[in-house]
Amino acid sequence: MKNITIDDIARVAGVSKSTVSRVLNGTAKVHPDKKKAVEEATERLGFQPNVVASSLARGRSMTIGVLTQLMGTPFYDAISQGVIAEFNDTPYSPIFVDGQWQKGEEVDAIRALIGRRVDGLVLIGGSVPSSEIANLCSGLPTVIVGRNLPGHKCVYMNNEACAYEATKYLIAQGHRDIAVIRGLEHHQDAVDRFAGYQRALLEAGLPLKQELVQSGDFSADSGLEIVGDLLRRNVSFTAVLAANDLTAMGVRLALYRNDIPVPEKVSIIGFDDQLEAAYMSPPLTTVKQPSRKMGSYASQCLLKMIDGKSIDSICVDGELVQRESVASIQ
Amino acid sequence: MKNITIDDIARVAGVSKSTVSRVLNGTAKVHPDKKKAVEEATERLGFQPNVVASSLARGRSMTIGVLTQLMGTPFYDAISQGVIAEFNDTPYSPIFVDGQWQKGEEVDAIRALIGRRVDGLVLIGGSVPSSEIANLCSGLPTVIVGRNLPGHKCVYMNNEACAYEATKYLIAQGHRDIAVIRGLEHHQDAVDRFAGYQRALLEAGLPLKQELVQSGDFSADSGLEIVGDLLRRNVSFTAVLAANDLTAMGVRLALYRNDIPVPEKVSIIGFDDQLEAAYMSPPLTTVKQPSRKMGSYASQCLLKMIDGKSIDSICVDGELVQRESVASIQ
DNA sequence: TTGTACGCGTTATCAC
DNA sequence: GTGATAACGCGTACAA
Repeated sequence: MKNITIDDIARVAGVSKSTVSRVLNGTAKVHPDKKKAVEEATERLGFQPNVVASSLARGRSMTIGVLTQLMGTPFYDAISQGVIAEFNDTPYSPIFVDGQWQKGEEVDAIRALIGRRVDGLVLIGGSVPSSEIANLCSGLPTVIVGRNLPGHKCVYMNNEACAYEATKYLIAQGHRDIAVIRGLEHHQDAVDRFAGYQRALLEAGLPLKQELVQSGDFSADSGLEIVGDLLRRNVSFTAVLAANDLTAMGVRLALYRNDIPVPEKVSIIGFDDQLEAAYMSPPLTTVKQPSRKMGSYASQCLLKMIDGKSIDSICVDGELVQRESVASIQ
Repeated sequence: MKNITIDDIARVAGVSKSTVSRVLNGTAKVHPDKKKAVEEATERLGFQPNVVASSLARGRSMTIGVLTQLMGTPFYDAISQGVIAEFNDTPYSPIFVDGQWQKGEEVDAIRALIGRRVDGLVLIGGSVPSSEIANLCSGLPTVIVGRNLPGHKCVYMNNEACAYEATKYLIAQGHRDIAVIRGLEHHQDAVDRFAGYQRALLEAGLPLKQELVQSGDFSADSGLEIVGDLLRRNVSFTAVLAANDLTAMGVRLALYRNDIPVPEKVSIIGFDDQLEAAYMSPPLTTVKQPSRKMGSYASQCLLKMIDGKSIDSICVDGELVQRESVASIQ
């Protein structure tokens, strides 16, 4: 049960391999009769062109390498979904490797991708320094999503501005003691968001109270723990700006456990607007990150780069989605 | 800036390509000196073997085709994550295409994968009939996840039994009017779960009330709509068995909107145990589907099949995770 | 328009 | 142990 090849088609159709190749790829005009003969043979024998051989011959693998971070947060997962969806009706197929958010793993993963001669690279998050990426991927069309690295093509969100807006909104509602739960220590998104929080406070002439800034890790558990702890220590606050929706859910649960009504006593704002946010009780006010769309954008950019077009980095705007987890106080 | 090849290494190391290939793959004994020379040259020139060429020569692409269903439910996404993770430290890389849960798309996607000469196939969910899969994938190691198709190697959950247990549990808590929100009409999981629900009712001598069986689509919105509607029509029920966690969230929100306390007045049970379930208010009692693990299992099975070992289908057990969304009544 | 012949980078089969 | 050399299946100058 040998795999049938272009030669078989050629023989059956009574033409040369070149001609078969031509009708298959539409690379040149061929006589209608021969074209038809080839198509019939292709159909009849159920011929599937060998992409591997084609890749080798053309020097293009029609494959896109995607570096993911399986850290279990919906944000990165959604980006991956966007990437898959976007390549679905192109001749390219994405191939996935996981960097586990660890520099060493990431570098190995990228190397493996390059070994597979991918035609482009989508780097989702990650912690490889800019210079190393430049080094590793030189000459290879590369787009980075969820991270803004000057000198590279990136699709990222304006985290600082979003956190600023969110905090400002809370302040406008009369909140003065706004707890903030930061994400992972060196995660750039976390750093940027905290900066936005600070800026809003500063602008409003509010003091930055150290007991209100807590560091988490983007998990629901961190929200649960931290707020539980704050409550136990009787730290007073009327609102919390969570690292992301997951953390916000943890926060909400901690409040539920302590019979503190949301938003009457404490308001919550999350980050992401993942699917579940709109269905929390109460529905969560959050900063929407168009994560899936970011994956699509990145893929589109990459396709353009591969086509030789020049593109710019894209900064997508987050958007404060006002639902019901924030109340105004006096 | 030509790509360097095995020939370059051979030249630099002063040996033949064959020898280079041998040390690279460890296919045969090579004199230590030459071996070292090759390794040094490889290192110095930063040589990355061309996997495409290797694939063509060996007839094995070291690539696994994965058919996904981007329907936006966490269950399928989690399976994908499991697959990616599992292949991460194998020489294989998964390549993804989306079937969009539509027969035509799925068939095309599988064809594309075969064209890429994948060494194996992981089919996540999907709606292609069994016979067609057999036809399409004959001779190609294939594992199906999230669906039980007799005659194929599958990794699936015992949905009927789980729904039965969940319903039985509700009945044991004194519930008599248990609303059920089914998933998509022809979705096998939905069908099986409903069967389990029916069996439990039957066994307890409870009548199947038509106004309590509703069909949804696995979305949160369907839960919201349906329960809202039930309430409006004054249908009485004390518990609802939701199609999945997402639907359960919608249910919970509908109840929240109508000031009906959970679980005091109405109990809820979901399906999946996705990340967010444990952080709902109250934490959701649900049937845990080890989705990510299912992705891992499927990948492991596939690897074994590729190695020529024979394997059996795996039926993983769901598990009722009792949290706080169910109360007993009298 | 069509066919011939060679190249793509490796692996595998031989002899040596 | 080692090195030529022929596959692997397809694209593509080049010539016809």
